[in-house]
Amino acid sequence: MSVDKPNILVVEDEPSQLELLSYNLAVEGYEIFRAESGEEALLLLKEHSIDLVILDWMLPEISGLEVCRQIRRNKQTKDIPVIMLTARGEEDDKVRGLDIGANDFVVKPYSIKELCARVRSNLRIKYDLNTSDTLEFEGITMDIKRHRVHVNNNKVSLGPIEFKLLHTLMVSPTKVFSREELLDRVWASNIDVETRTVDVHIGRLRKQLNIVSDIELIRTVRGFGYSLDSGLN
Amino acid sequence: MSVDKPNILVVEDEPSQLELLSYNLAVEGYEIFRAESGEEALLLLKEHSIDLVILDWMLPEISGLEVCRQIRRNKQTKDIPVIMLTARGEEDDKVRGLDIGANDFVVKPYSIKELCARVRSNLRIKYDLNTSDTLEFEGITMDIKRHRVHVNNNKVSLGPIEFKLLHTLMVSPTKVFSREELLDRVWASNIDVETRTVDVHIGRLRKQLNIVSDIELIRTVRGFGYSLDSGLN
DNA sequence: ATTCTTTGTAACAGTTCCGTAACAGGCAGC
DNA sequence: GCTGCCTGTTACGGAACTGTTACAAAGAAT
Repeated sequence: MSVDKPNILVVEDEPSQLELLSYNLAVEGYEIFRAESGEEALLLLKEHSIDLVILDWMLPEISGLEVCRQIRRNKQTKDIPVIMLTARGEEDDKVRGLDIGANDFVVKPYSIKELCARVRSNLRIKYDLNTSDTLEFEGITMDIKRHRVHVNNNKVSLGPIEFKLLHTLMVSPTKVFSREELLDRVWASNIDVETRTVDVHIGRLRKQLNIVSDIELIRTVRGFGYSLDSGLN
Repeated sequence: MSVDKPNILVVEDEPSQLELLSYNLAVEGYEIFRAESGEEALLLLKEHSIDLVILDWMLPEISGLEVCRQIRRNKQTKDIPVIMLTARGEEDDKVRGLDIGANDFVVKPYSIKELCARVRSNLRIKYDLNTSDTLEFEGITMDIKRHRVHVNNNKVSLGPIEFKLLHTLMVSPTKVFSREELLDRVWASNIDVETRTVDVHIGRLRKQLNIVSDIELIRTVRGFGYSLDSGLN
């Protein structure tokens, strides 16, 4: 699986269309593979790890429908999202397509914007399911997707900044962060904030954590900054 | 649960008949709703998602014929199969009934066996298409193909956007969706929509859900977005 | 102990964010 | 036409959050 740049296979027999699509998707930051026929598509699917397929309904020789069916039949490729492009929005086609296992439909003529939105959302569904991000440290559990924090199994409710702050600390627990560093990471764009503000937020975060834990979980390193560290080691 | 079990509404003013029918159909594995008058029937049709109606021809005040006409007139109920019960097999009645849109006729006195067969065949027409995809979470049941949502077995009626919105949330329950993400997934084609519009639709969805549930099912994560989450875990 | 520096925190004044009512346009059905 | 339903936008009030400050408390250095 490609981690940073998703690989998209575009299957379209009309060269100008293929070019247009490829270009626009490449701009969005995807790695594009092109195929002008069903055979070519199936070959590329075998040789590369494709994350998503955009498939024209009308293709010479092997139809888009058939390509989709083959993708679904193969164990290696059966979970790849397929977006089909159809010339007209014939309900009949749509039903057949969805039966075969196409994930989504885009009717020509379509806007690039729309197609990109579909691509994004279909990619995300896959990534979401596989990514169950949780961070843990000394009794603190942070579930990023669900945006929840527990300490010793007690729920802690944090405001946006507190959440980001704790997240930053938890990514490198035991590391000592200077106030400047925390400003960079948590506040990012807004650099016009006093360094003392960090102290205040650390205080607020501590207060929330202390409601459910009597151990001091955030350590002050005088003259340097803060770190997530109960001081047990 | 009344989602996989087809819901049948029996309309019959004679209590003993009503009881007999209800009992025999319940034995066959249907969920039965009873009405002794036309008004009652129409009310139940609004409040529950009925899959089939058994309708006595002779009813006080509103006749069976009229009830049938009303069912056909309403967009929400127009595809529900209606089986009419008539006292004598008067050709005239039958013709009028079929004109109005009754799907089938059973002449009194009838055998339970015969009626059950008719019920089965009339249900099959609709049901065969539906190998019912359903999503569930914390009392919410969503039947995707039939476009139905129940909360604690109470029907909830949602507009198209509300439905998609809830669907999106239910695919990854407890996950926090940003407004942009929801726009991508729910609106897809129409990206030029204000992010605040999401809030309004979340509000509308909440209102519908709250009619039948006093628990807040959609959580607001300030500064981030929304998630399906009753907050019970 | 005294002084100076650094940190904790309460309090206040914005500011931002969210829920919702109200309104207007679109569209389907009658 | 009218009517009713659905949708997108806006505006406003209230709630939650944030940044700053001032002062108290704690450590270091002398």
